[in-house]
Amino acid sequence: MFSKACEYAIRATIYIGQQSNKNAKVNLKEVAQAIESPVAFTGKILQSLVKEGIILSTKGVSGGYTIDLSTTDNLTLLRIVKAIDGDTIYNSCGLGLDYCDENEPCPLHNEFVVIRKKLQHMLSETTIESLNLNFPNNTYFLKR
Amino acid sequence: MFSKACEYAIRATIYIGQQSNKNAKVNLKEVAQAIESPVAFTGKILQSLVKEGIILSTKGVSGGYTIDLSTTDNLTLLRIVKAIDGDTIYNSCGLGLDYCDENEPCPLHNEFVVIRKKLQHMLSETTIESLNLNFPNNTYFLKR
DNA sequence: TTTATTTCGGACTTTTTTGTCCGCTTTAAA
DNA sequence: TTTAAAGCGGACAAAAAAGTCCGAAATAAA
Repeated sequence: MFSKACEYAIRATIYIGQQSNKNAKVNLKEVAQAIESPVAFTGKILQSLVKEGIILSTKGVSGGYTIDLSTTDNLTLLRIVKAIDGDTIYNSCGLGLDYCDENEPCPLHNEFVVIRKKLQHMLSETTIESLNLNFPNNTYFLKR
Repeated sequence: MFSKACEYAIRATIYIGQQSNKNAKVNLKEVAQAIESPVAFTGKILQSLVKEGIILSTKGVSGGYTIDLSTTDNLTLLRIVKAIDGDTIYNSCGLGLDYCDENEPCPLHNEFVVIRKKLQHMLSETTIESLNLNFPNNTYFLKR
């Protein structure tokens, strides 16, 4: 469904969000440990997220990553997915056709529309904040 | 969503089904042309489908591929997807966790359950026959 | 001001997926 | 019975995705 990079990106952003809620800055190693991901690869992904303005970074001693809490209610999963995987998942044809719409549909076009709409809706409605509000005791897992 | 191989597999099977309905046997080149896919790669995929008993093949001059029409009402897309991609798409965690269920969920577990159930339902309800019945004039496209 | 710690950026490697090539076997038709 | 046309199977090649390495830049603390 998502690329590995995108899965890590979502999990990392949720974790950084959790920690930012506690006013804690976290560095690369901590993030990779918290979400059980390869350190260097995670570094690359966080770099992209910084460039896209999804997370904040500070270099140097006691540097690390945070999220601007004043924007977490706007920070949707869709933004993260778009930043890493682009919008092909919920936009492009499920059977791989270059052109596929109501006028020139693939055999599963209507079926896929329903499913992709659901996915896109979920991604655009779910914010980092909502995840932390709905799970105040962190009753979910970001690794294993 | 699906691998390229799986996309080709679905399109190829639908095409072979169409032709079998007209009592026509089709060879590799025709299939690849009809669904606009790389010939040799498509050959490999059709090989797998034959092994799985999803399509039939006959070797030699005027050989090619068909589908046993007496079974097309049982031939679901799920079977094709399972044969090529396995069942990770609708079974495994959307955020890539090895263990993820109601007891130890990832943050999006419930959201993903809904979507994957929809996908699985669609794949298990849609048969090759139903596609040909619902689109008697082939008002859909398998290429471009 | 130096130093240790951190992110950044680019080059590189490994693994997986996608795709090709070619000789072998099978088989219908000439 | 020969032959040409098909699928089969295994080795190989290319491209994309996943992941590593390392030196440079930044910066807080000593």
